[in-house]
Amino acid sequence: MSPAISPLRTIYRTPPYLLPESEARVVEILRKSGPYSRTEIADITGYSRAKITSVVNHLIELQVVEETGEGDSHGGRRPRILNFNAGFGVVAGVDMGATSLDGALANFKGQIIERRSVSIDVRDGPDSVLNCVCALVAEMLRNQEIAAEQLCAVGIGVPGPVEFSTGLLIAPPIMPGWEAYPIRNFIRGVFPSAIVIVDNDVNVMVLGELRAGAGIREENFFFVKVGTGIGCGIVVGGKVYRGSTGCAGDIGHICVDRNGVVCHCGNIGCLEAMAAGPAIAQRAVAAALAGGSPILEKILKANNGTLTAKDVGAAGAAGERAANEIIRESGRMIGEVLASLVNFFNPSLILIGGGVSNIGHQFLASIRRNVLHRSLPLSTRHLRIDYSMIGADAGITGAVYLALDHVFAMKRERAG
Amino acid sequence: MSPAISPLRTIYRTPPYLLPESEARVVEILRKSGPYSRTEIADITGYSRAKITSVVNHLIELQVVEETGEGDSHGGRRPRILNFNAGFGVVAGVDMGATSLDGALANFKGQIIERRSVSIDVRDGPDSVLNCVCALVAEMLRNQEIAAEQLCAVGIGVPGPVEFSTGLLIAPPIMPGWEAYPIRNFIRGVFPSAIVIVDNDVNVMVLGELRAGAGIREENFFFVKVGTGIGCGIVVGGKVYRGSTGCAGDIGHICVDRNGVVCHCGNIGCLEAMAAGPAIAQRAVAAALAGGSPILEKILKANNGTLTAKDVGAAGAAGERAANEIIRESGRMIGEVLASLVNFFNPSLILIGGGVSNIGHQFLASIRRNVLHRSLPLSTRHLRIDYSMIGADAGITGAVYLALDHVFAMKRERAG
DNA sequence: CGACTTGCTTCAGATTGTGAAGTAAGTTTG
DNA sequence: CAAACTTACTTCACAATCTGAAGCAAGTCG
Repeated sequence: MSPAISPLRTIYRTPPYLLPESEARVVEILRKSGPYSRTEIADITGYSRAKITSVVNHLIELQVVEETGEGDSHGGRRPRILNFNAGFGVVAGVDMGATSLDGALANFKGQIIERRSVSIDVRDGPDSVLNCVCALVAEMLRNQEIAAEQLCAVGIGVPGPVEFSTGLLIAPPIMPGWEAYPIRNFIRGVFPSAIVIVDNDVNVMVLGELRAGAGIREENFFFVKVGTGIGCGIVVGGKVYRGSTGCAGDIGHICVDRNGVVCHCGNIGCLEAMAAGPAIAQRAVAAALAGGSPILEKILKANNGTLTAKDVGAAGAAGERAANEIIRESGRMIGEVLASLVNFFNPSLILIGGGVSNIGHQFLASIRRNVLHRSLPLSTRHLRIDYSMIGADAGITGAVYLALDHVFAMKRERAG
Repeated sequence: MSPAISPLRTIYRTPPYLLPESEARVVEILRKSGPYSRTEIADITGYSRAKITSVVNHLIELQVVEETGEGDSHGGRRPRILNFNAGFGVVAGVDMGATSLDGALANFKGQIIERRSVSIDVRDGPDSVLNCVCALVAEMLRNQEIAAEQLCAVGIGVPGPVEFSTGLLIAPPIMPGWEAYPIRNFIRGVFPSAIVIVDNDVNVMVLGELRAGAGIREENFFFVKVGTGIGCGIVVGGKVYRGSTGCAGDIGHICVDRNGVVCHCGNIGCLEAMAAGPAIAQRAVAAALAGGSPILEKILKANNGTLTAKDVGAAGAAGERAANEIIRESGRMIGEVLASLVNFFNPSLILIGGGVSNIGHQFLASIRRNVLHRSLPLSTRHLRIDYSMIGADAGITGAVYLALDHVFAMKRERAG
């Protein structure tokens, strides 16, 4: 059953819905940090209670905001609790990997109401993959019996460098044929009522942590994704930082060993080539062939001579020393790089995520030990290093918030 | 002769002078990016021409802004050029080093009208040194025949970590006795009409470059100071970035060689211990004693067995191979660290400054070569690496702008 | 010279936001 | 338990802020 079309939708055919500054600020506050009373909003914004009353009442009229009961008294009249109207519409978030597509449908509070994954190959090119994206979203809408016109926004994280303002990929190493492909137009062709926002996958993941994970109250932190490659999403001042040409956070090609192995980028001893999934797997094969690890040797034989980082994790969990040594070694190299970045950037939090990150507790322990050992005490005194709070969901969660963040905008924003 | 007291000074006894948002924005624009006509200001701010007319006229009445002649016609009436009133008052900027104090007096456009240096020793403690600071400023005011009451603000850069909001030093390694010393109150005791802003020396230097040097049009860049230590000031989004606990940019203790020398911080192979002034000098002594460099050997004998980085620069300029090798080696290590930071941070510019930086062109060349070799092409495509534009003046220039930036503030700024 | 362009000003009135007073609904206290 | 307080919200007259339209000023262009 498709929900009734709300007043705003009848005024503006399609997002972004433009609101006056005061209303946009109230919406943002309610949207991002949960329910408040009118008085609380007045205190947060600095507006008078009178102004907030009128703003809130108008937002209620527009059905953007709802009154959901009363809170506890603090010695006087009970506050009336205001909530962002989760049912105002739906957004979709899509996390594109090299071989898979994870999608989610969420309400306007970012709560995921449906999810779905399919296998793809990005090398099939944009037409094929984007058709899958649209089919994925369409199927989720069908399952939830939501009309396509109720879809307000689609956020997409892609595994390559993105020029954020245009949503175009620039020289993506693992996505041949995607260079400057008009992803937005493609999706809008299928879902005309939705705006489309594209960003790099780690930027999307760090946004997920910023909004719904461990980064909620953090100003400056980063999210390190360890998988086939190693990338990093950065938050500065509560906002995702993309660098001057949009490729900030590419820590996978920082050199950790001048005498290391050759990386696919052409350089020698890149972190990615030394410590990511394939490197771990390769070292595990060597250890198995050398007879250092009976368990890995067994798996190796069962799998036609190949191993994965996951296998190393399993062997490590079983107590195999060689496997744990490989895990610690990977953590050591990542930790050393992160130590440098801690000295430079002085974050309050580092989150570790990605497929390889749950290879065993030795991994995080090794990262922590090396960061703390190698950074200045002043910069690590209040530094937390943890696994991603939302783990495998960071991608779709971030994509959902990426979409949500662009549904409402400020009318007549002044030039900077 | 002391200039006449302006209307604003009679309203507010002391800065910050609070202006309504519209006026504060116009002041900031005129102050930071030079003269504009009323129409240009309207275009930049997004305000209507009508509004700008009334705002500007009020600012002229307050003597904050001046009309200075007419510009060229663009096919119609000539624009009337508006300038920030440089003569509104004066500010002082002080760059505190371990052994010296550099001060400047500047008008309200940041133009330096007097400068002066004295030798000090920060280890004498805050009372002694801050007396020198006040004497320095007082003497400059006397020389220019400016009454002390005309001094609106004092900006100070200090060689230690500063909690910016309070202006207090936190665990400064080379400034014993300065921990949490109330620098602001001390200075205000002598100059009651002035506000006092304290920041870390590299933050001040990068601010100098941001406002009056190579960083004027840059959004994201950093300034690397190579001297006795190695530090780094960071600009993100056109603002100085200080990190979550205020110690961002401490790149001197990033590890460059696991088998390197022991640093005074206790770690091994810190960039500072391997590539800064003392390390260069030490390597030069070794080269001289080994007989690899006749020139250095000669200077060594003349100087009672000691050498400085400057001597190495001189020997290198004379073509001595061993000296140039030392210079290149230092540049290599700095370049490797910067390459990592480029991959992470994706800046559009890196500025190299500090006493050791003008040791010879080999130094910058070596840094450049190593950064470009070690970073991804996408992140270096638009990256410039240059010497500081304002060189030895970066400190006092930055301190002047630090002061200026706090003279005017916005009235009733809304809570974030 | 007249038509057009750019730069600035004036002013009525729309828009936005406030403070003070009042209503509503609870807790605390004598 | 009623009076006194506290917190939460609303109403409304009015203040502050900003704009659009109209017009003046002073130049260029054909």
